[in-house]
Amino acid sequence: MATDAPFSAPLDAEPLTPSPSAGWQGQAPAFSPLYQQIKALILQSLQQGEWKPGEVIPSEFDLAARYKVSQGTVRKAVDELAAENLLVRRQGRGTFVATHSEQQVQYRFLRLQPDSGSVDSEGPAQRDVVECRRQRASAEVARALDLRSGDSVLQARRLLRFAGVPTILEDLWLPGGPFKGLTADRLSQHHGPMYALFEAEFGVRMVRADEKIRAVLPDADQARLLDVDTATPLLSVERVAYTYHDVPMELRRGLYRTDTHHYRNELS
Amino acid sequence: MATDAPFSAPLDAEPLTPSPSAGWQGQAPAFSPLYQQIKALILQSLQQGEWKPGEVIPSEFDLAARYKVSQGTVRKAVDELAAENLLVRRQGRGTFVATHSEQQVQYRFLRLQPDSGSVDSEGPAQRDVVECRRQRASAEVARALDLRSGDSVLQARRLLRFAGVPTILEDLWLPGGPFKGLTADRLSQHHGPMYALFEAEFGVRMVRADEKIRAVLPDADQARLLDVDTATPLLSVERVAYTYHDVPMELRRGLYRTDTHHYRNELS
DNA sequence: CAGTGGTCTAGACCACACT
DNA sequence: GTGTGGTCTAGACCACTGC
Repeated sequence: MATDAPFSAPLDAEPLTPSPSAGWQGQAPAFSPLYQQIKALILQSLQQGEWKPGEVIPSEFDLAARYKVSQGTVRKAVDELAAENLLVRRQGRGTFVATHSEQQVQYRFLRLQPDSGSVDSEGPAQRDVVECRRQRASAEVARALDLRSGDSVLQARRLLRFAGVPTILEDLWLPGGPFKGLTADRLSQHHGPMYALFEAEFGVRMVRADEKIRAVLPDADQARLLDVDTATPLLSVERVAYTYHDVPMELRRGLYRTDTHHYRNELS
Repeated sequence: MATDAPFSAPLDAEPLTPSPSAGWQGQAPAFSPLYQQIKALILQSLQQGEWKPGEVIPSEFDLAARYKVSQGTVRKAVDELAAENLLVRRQGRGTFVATHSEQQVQYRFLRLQPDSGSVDSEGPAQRDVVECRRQRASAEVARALDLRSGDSVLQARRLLRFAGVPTILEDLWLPGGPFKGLTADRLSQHHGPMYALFEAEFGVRMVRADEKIRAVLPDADQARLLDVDTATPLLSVERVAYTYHDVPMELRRGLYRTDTHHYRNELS
């Protein structure tokens, strides 16, 4: 029998288009395999907060029943979401919504490493918020965050020290709407990754990011904060971080000292 | 019946350890799922050159027969190898051994992009080999390439120009053994990616690479070649490239100008 | 048309974690 | 033990490619 018109779903799921077996008349109206449709539905539930970061999602068996497909099809959808780091599978326990608040994969997006020793060996970073205020989006910020020039954005600057040595200076911009209520105090008092705070307090989960890296010289302010002179070359890392569905939610410009650390990248 | 002792194979394949169903006595002597073993066997065939870059490998059906497993198990093994960019699947045609010699994915490991416009818009790079000679491995080079200090290595330096502007200066070291016979002329005369030449002429296929990135200032020589002054910050990209089984086969130190280009990285 | 990879199903059994 | 994800199989049908 296989796929015979999976109409009418129990809780959600509009009629899914099965892999063209029965129907499939007309042109090609954006056909996609069943598991891709399941993937989209799971993604939607994630975005709408039906399952929150750190929580378990229903078992493959339950999801299969809910979407009226076989367990194998759900499996393939979940596999892809796990490969994209949106879900985490744990044998014997279940499948969980990924989170930035875990001891394990803290600083998932930070690629700077000490030249010798592991990331953990230097202990947690010391974080100091230098400034934090609301302002109007410049044209450049607006473009990166998909806003209009002049829209309210929250701008912050912070300094990270490793073993007491100032190493990273970051400027960041957040859209005012989703982050209403975020203050310097809130940022300062929070322990753990900033993206964990965004998750917990504002329901904004960063899913992926793009970085553009350049070598630059600091201005006087930047040099002072990083405790280097203005002739010291630094890594400029411009990051745009995205939530679900590729919506940009953060622009971040980092200046990294690379005298004792390096940016690590794996190519394949 | 499922997995009942798949003993005796036709062409290769020592007795595979099935997912523990029947046997599985004794301790846990490094058990691994069947598809992982199949993956290892395919990898071995790739390494030994049974199928060469650009060629088709046998169909999933044939491989399943050869290894005496189901098609689905072969599929999972091939899926992983395709995800690692070792194989390329093409619907309706077959599965091919990945190669660096394709118009499509040229410069697969080069992350430098023009600030505006696509990678292709600036046309092919102009490549000039500045020098190329044999020398003894320094301690540092030996460590990176898994050689002994003093072993013969081939060192080369080349300059890449985009639209006439010198943008990348690269020094690279190759183990003397595998690259016996490589000369400056051979390097200069070759068109297309260097890794394509390595594949075609020396049977060395680069599979993955690690990069360490820093911001540095050039010395006088480097500045002259890149047509910048010695106060211009540059990106230092130190790459170790690996063949099959994580054997290091190249150490490369690149200096990138980032006034019109940037290093792009996608995080997830 | 035949052959390839791609999707989907159904069912069995295993490894692991919690209770 | 019960329930979870992980592996493996067997077979069906679809989509794409090239003869």
